[in-house]
Amino acid sequence: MKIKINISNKSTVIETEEGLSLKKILERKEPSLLDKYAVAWCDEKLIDFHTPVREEGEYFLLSLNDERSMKAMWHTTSHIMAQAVKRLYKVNLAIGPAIKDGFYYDIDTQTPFTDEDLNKISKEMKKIIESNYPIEYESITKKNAKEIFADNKFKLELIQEIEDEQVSIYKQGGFIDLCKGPHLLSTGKVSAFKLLSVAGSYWRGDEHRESLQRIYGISYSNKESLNEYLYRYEEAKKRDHRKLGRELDLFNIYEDVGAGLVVWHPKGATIREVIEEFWKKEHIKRGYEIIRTPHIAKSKLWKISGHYDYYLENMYTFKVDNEEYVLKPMNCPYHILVYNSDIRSYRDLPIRYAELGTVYRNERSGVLHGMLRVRGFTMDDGHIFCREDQVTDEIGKVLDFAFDMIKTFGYKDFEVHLSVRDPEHKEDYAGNDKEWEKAEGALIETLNERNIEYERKEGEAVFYGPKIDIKIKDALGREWQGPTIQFDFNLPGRFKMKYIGEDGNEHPVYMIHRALLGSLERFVGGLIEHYNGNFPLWLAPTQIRVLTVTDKGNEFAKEMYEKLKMNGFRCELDLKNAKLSKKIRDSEIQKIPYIFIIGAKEVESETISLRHHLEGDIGSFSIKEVLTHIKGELNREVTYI
RNA sequence: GCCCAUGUAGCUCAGUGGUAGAGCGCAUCCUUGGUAAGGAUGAGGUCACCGGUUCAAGCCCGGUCGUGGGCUCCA
Repeated sequence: MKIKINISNKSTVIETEEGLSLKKILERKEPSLLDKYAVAWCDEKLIDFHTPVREEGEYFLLSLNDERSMKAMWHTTSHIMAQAVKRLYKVNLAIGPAIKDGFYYDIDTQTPFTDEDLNKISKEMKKIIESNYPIEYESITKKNAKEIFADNKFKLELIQEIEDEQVSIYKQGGFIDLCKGPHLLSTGKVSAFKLLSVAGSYWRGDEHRESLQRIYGISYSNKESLNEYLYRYEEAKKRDHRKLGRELDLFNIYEDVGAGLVVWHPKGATIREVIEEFWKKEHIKRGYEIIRTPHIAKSKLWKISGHYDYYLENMYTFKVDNEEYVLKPMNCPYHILVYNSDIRSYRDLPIRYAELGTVYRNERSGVLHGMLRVRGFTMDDGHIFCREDQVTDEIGKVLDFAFDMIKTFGYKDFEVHLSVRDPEHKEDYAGNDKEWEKAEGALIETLNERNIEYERKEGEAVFYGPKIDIKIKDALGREWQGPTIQFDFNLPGRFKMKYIGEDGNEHPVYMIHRALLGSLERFVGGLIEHYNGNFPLWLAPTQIRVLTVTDKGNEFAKEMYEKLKMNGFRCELDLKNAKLSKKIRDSEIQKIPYIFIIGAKEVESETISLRHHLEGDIGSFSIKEVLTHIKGELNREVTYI
């Protein structure tokens, strides 16, 4: 068998027998390579130096500086941690994979781990790393594995589920774990690690099964990378929307109001107000009609829509007289009623309704999180009702709208997911083949037309129709749920929606749900973190603060403040008896975009000394110049289209 | 919902059973200063809530509510 070994983009062909590990192959060729490289990359997959090579192909050797090798680094560190835990405590190990950032291990123990335990475990891990145990791979039979792990019900369960007759184990200094790898060559390769946190978890994520203790950690091949990671971790914490929300006085959640219910303070409400205004204007431009619907409706409505049957546990219900009502968890049934309020002709379609509709859902208490996961939120909801021949065009319009919208808020990177039904279980979905094919075709066509790359997710569709989800990436590269466009083959039937065609007959209506921002709560929460509280001028709750050097500037400052207000700016006046540097600091902490500084010089020459939040002192300008400059910046933001 | 942690002044936090603390913020006064913290004085707390143990509870115990980290990234 011949394989290619690629070292820094130079490929050499090697003749070798099948089933040798890369370690053996490289040892024969050039043993020093085993010091420089840690794992290999082949066919978009990570392959460690232990696993037998059975396929011909090109193997790219990766050093530990390559990001792709981190999975092996983390997995190995997870084993080192497990070994340390086993040495220190009498516990059973469950499962310990590498994850997106680092690793964890789930451990079955009666007593939860404390910070002190983490220190002890860390010390033991250091010993294991210093001992530099070689890591060995072995492929054994399931029967054999069951004997080795006889006293560990978790591993036994995992072995039972493996389809192969052979399973792989990895060993290091007397420690054995059932594992499919990949791993580094020895424990000494891990040179910097940190155990980050302990949390509870369930065996296989199932709340009905054993409750376990999970330890999270991160590791790198050098101290600098670890410090860099920890620095980024701290930075992300600093821009947490809950922290900034308090510091900038944007919103609060009150115990007396209830968990998951956001109260918008004036500054937060201003941001929301600006977004809503922009949102409405854009919708009207694009042919939507804005409607408003009540917060509650009789159970009957939710029985027709089906929510009463499959969504009941998330709904708040209550009685008025003898009638049961529901606090609305969705807006769609109302929109359909509006559609059905008249006989619709093919000429009327498409009909597009939009609503900033506040809905309430009873989320489990443990999942609530700041503004990002709440119980009451305002959806930027919209429904499009159209004919079959309009579907492609409508999807295209929504897609363009969605991208315009999120780009306005400074999001530049996206990932697009197309969720379609599971071809094996077509019977689990509402709608017929023709509808699904038409809808999927329209989604794919519009994505292709725009050269948008997307990931196809088989079986990820909701039961009532296929959808496109746009994931947006923020300034720190974190992913957020963005716009979503979903077909619905369920509700039109339940509500007997139809239109009268050119032929005078009734025809079925295609219904599309779409949300561009998602919910205002989550969207603004995300925006706070994305901008780190440094909102662009058009969104900033306070745009300009006018402040004086001494009280000799008070009168002119008041005059300027009034002038700014008359010109529609959101501004504040600081006449406090404090030093200039102190007032500037106060304003900077509040992340206010512009500061007007007024001292004796300015009063004398009728000018403004202008300071920008992220740039510092800009210089002196006449009032007219300043207003033109700032208005220009506003206009740039709003007229992006 | 479950596991663990946690709740003290508007904010950030100290306080291991014996009279409730600091810094920031706020108010008043002094200071009139030029691009990120001038000084002094003062106000501000039912230590989340309910119950228990104790001569005595912010602290120990139980419950409730809230908050935080997690709860399939699959050997």
